[in-house]
Amino acid sequence: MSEIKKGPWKEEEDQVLIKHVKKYGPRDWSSIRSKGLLQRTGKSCRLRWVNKLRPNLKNGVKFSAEEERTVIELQAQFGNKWARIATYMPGRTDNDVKNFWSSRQKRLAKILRNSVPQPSKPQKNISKEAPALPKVPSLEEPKLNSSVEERSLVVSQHCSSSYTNNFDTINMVPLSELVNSISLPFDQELPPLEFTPNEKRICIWPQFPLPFPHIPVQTNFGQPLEHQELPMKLEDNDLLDYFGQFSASDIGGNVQVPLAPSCSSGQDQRELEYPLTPDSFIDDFPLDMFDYIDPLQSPSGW
DNA sequence: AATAATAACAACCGCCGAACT
DNA sequence: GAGTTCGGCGGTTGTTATTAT
Repeated sequence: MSEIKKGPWKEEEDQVLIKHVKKYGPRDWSSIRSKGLLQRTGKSCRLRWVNKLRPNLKNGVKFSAEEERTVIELQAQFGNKWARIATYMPGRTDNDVKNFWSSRQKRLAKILRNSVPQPSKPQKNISKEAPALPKVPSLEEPKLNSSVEERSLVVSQHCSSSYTNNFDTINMVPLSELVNSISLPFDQELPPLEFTPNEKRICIWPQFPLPFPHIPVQTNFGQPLEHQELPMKLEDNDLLDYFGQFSASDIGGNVQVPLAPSCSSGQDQRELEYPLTPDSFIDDFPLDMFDYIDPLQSPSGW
């Protein structure tokens, strides 16, 4: 048997594959190799067809704002069931959705990482010098060509007007307790998706007993975004990264993390511009929001 | 302009379940 | 019923393109 070919597909190979599918339909992938048409495995052929050659694919087309929101909502509802999510998104493959989500998660992880101090590597110029002035938000209008930014306008305004009220004190919760309260209601059934993305909807925002570490934030609009309860999954790498900032002894000990009070208390239903899911809430902040985060105190200063 | 960092994309790998022998 | 093959899925890695420094 000839050696199996791997790596990028050539145009000629694509043509052979397309020809085969035209003749026999998208099946019998293994026969392509057994017939000597291609030196690719059946799996590889199938993948190539499904992800690149299939008709009506949106190859090279960036995810639109609506697609992005659909992914966010569906991921919250189904989890990492990319194939299932892709069935709701014409022209997109599970691989597309998966890659899109992965890039997005990396981006968010980076944002979060940059927003908390690294105890092992003390930040330069923090302690001795005068505190750095917060970055002056640009006076330019926020660019609205990006979906995230576009949506963040609504969310930020909503947050700054609604959520900064009545939160004058900051709860202090032992980190160990926080870690122990791992049972997040992430299995909680989310409202069924409705594909009427442009209309305003009421969403039931599930309660999240786990508050997010307090991160003072300033938005482009000059309004502090404080005391946000940023829901997150404990199994989420972002959060693990966050806790990775502390040693195990810290977690078992009395280290305290400044936390926002739970804004879910006493109010379960919120009327929002569009449904916020556990992930989508933080996801919907503007990408540059974290540029204005004041660094947290180092653990020793708590 | 050169380099580094990051994002986006393409493809492979391993696992699993269904179908087949 | 056991073993094998195939196809589907999700995770991961490698490559290329783009952006930032």
